Amino acid sequence: MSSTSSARQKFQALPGTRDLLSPTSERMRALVNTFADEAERAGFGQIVSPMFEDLGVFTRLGESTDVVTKELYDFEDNGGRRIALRPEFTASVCRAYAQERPLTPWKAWYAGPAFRQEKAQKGRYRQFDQVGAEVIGSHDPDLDTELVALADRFYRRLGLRSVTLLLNTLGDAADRPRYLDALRAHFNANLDALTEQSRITLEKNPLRVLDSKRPPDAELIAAAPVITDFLSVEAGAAFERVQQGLTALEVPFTLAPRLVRGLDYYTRTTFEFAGTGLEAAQNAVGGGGRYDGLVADLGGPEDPGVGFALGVDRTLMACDADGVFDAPNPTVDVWIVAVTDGTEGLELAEELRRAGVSVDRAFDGRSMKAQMKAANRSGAPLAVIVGEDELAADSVSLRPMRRADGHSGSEQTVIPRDQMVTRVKELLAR
RNA sequence: GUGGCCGUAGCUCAACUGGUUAGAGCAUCGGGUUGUGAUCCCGAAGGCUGGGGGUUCGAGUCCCCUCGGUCACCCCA
Repeated sequence: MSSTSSARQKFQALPGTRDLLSPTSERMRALVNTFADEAERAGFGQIVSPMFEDLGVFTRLGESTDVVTKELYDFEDNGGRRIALRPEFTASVCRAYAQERPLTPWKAWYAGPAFRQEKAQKGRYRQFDQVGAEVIGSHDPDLDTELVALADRFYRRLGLRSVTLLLNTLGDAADRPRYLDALRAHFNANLDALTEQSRITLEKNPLRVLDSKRPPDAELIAAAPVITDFLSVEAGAAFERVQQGLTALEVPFTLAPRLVRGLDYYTRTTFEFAGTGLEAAQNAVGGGGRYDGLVADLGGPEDPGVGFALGVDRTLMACDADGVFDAPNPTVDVWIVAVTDGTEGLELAEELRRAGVSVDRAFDGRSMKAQMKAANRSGAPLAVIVGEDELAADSVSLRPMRRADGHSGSEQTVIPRDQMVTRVKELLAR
C-alpha cells in the first residue's frame, strides 16, 4: 500500500492490539477498581512503574524463558541505551524496591499493560493488561497465603466460579539441583519416549519439560519424580504452612506437584489459576509464587518476595464463560431537548453539569421528534425540554422518561427556568 | 515463529455446481401536517464482496501474493 496513492491509507490497530470502546472499557475499569479495592483493603499500596526499563531488568528473568528470549519488545533509544517494554510487572517492582528501599514488608499492587511479541490470538495479545500484587521483604509463608486469598476474594467478588487454584512448591535454590538431577535422570533414561521438542527443552531446563502438553510426553511426565520428595526441611515446612493456611481460610486448592511456571525466578510456593470454562490455550488466567532471589539478581539486597499477576482479558473471558460481571451500561440522568435555534441546549447542559447532574443532548439542530428519540435511546430517566414556548415564558418542561413498560412516572411539568436544577435533583432523587 | 480454517453493508448473515443493476434482519437517518420517545406504517442512505494480481466471454464464488482474524503447536496472562 503506497503512501503516494490517491486514496489515503486506512490504518488499523496492529496485530495483537485493539481498541476498547465504551461498555467494554468501563467493564475493564470496573474490574481494576474491584481489584484495587480488595488490595487496598488488605494493606497494599499502588505502584505505578515505567512501562519500559533497561533491557537488563528483564533478561534477569531467565535465559530459558521465551518471554525474554524471543518475545521482548526491545530497542535502542537515542542515547544508545538498550530498552525493553515490560513483558510483566514483577521485575519492575523488584527494581523499584531495590532503588527506593521502602519499609518491609512492602506490599504493592499494580494494574496496567504489558507487552509480548507473540503471534496473537484470542485471549493472547501483544499488549495485554494485568493486575497483580507483590510483597517484598518477608519470608513468612503466611504472606503466600494472604496473596492467594486476595486473588480468591477478588474472583469471588466478580462472581467467578469456574476458576481452580493449582498449588505447588519449587523448593529452595539448594533443593533445585538435586531435583533437576533426578528429572534429568528420569527423562534421559527414556529419551526415545520424549518428543524432539522436549529433548531440546531438557537440555535447557528440565523443569520445563513438565510443562509440555504434547500427548506423547504425557506418560513420561506423569511418571516423573516430584519436587516434594526433594524439599529441604524449611521449604517443606513452609509449604505445609501455606496449605494449612489456605485450608483454614477455606480457599480451595488442588496440589499440582508438576506445575512449573513460565518464568525461571520462582522458588518455593508457586500457583496458577486455571479457568475451567476456557480453552486450554488461554485457561491460565493468573499465577504467581515466591521469588526469593530476584531482588538480589537485580542488584538489590538479599530480600525475598512473593506475588501474583492476573490477566485482565482472560479473567473477563472467564467471567463471560460464567455469565458473570456484565459490562455496565453507563447512562446519563438528564437529556436535554432544545428546539430553539439559540444556545439553550448548550447553557442548560452546562448549568446542570456544574450542579453535578450528568447530562447529554443532541446536536446538529435536529427535530424535536429526533431529539426525543435520542433521549429515549439514551436511557436517561428525565428529559428537559425547551422550545419557543418555554423560551418565551422563561421556563423549561420536565418530562419523565419511562422504559419499555409504559408510563409509570409522573406527568410532564412546566417550571420556571431558575428552578430547573432543584426540581431536576428532586425528581432524580425519587 | 510454523501449520489449518476464515474475511460479503456499522452489526449478524444470504447469494444453486463462476452468469444479468450483490440481498435480508437489526442498527442509522427522514416522513406519517401544526413542538414530544418506546409499538406500528412508509421511505432513504449505506458494499470497487479486506487489499493487489491472475485465469475466464464473465469471479463474492477458481489460482497466487498480501493484510487481518481465528484455531492448533510453541508459550503464557
